[in-house]
Amino acid sequence: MGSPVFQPLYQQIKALLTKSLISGEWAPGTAIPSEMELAARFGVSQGTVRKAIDELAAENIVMRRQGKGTFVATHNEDTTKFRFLRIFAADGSKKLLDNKLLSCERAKASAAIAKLLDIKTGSAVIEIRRLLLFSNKPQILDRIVLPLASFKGVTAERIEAYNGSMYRMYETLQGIHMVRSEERLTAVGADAETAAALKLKAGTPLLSIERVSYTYGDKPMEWRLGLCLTDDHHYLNHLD
Amino acid sequence: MGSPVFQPLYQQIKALLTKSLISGEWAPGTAIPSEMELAARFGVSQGTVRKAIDELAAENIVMRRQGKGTFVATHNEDTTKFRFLRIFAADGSKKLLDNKLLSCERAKASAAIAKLLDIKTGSAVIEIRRLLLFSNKPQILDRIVLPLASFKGVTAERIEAYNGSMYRMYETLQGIHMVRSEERLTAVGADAETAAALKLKAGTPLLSIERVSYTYGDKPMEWRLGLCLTDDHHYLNHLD
DNA sequence: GAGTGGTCTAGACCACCAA
DNA sequence: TGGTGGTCTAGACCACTCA
Repeated sequence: MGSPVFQPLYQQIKALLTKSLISGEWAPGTAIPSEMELAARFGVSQGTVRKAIDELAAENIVMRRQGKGTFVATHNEDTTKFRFLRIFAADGSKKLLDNKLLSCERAKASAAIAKLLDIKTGSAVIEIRRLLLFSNKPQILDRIVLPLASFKGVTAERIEAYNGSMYRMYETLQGIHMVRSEERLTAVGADAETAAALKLKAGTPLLSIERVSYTYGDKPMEWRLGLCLTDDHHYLNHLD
Repeated sequence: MGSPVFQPLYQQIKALLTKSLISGEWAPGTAIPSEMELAARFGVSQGTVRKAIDELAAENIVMRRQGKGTFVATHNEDTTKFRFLRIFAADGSKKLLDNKLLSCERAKASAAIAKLLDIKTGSAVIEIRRLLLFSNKPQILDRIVLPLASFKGVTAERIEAYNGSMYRMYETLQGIHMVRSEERLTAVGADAETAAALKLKAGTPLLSIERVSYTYGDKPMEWRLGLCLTDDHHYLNHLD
């Protein structure tokens, strides 16, 4: 009766490690203590720590490098720079050629976006609009909304400086690392404004990609809407 | 120099297990031998077998059930029936209401599809067209192409009998289990034929979902094209 | 209670990296 | 050469299922 819900030791270790990540004890890109050290700190065997880290590695929260150590995942690397990008050219390649900032302004959160970001309706937010170009042709119109409270350092100049690598910028400037995202895809017709920005006729079918990104502890931190022309590109997804 | 490429024991065990799955030694839905038995068979420790099975379980090729055993994954279960379905209603639910078969005919593979299915252009294939309805309204127009050589038993009557659960049918009738899929999404405008089938105006934006599904050993076995109305539904994807 | 997967440990040894 | 993660083993014990 009322069994106190069994929780494996390694899950508790995993929770402790996650807590340290949330607290910022180990910054993205830096090494966490060795398995032996952690085992000693928590008073468990190395194998138990290992299993906890295994799960964090499987979730891409942490990255193991044999012979070197275990590192907090970061978007500040060529290999992980486009981790969340699922848009590929018809030939399968994955290169963004250019990126043009349209605006970066303060605004108030709409009810819908506030709910998704877990903030109050009308809260101050930063709203960014940009154009992504692939072969010198505009392909994606992006609208990005960030809670101002957590992203005070975001300015047009800095976005330009980071050349549109938003997640790198969040990490470096705000110390906020995005762990995972949820995307909702639909097909829509381009409205007049979008059509003008992308230089196409109103009503042209576009892939609409709505994304919410989460940092440690499943805290939503960014909302995005991408309107994407799919003449030469597609969204690739692996199911298993 | 010329190191012979180190391969862990558990990877070799995993390969042996996969071979048994390909050969059909263990059918989908049935239990594979216990970890102890496998350890004895392969002459390794139980922990090594365990690690091999861990990877197969992570890939959804096999399913562990504590206290019962390890089972070959199947689409013949309520929990796994819609494993590859990423279409959700606006409220987040996931129920297909109905499914209407339009046609099921023999045809010859086009060059593009033949390449994806790894068969010769012009090979005999089965081509299925169907309509998926959600709230009594047609939402998805599906076109499915199967290599005839492997799917001789597929007929319109049987598709009806399985009520459109194609992967269940492939498993039961053909003994073919789909392990993973790749999907390519774009936005398109409805052509005249599609518009008629879905009862909407030509040019209406639709989500185009092209899917190739693979069985054991990464062998492509099914090609699909779904044209999906996204007024009340969306494609949900988790990135991490 | 017997059998299965799940956890945890302790220790040995291997592969990889940096200095 | 020493430290890190990676593999492998052997054995103990726990949680779950079913007869």
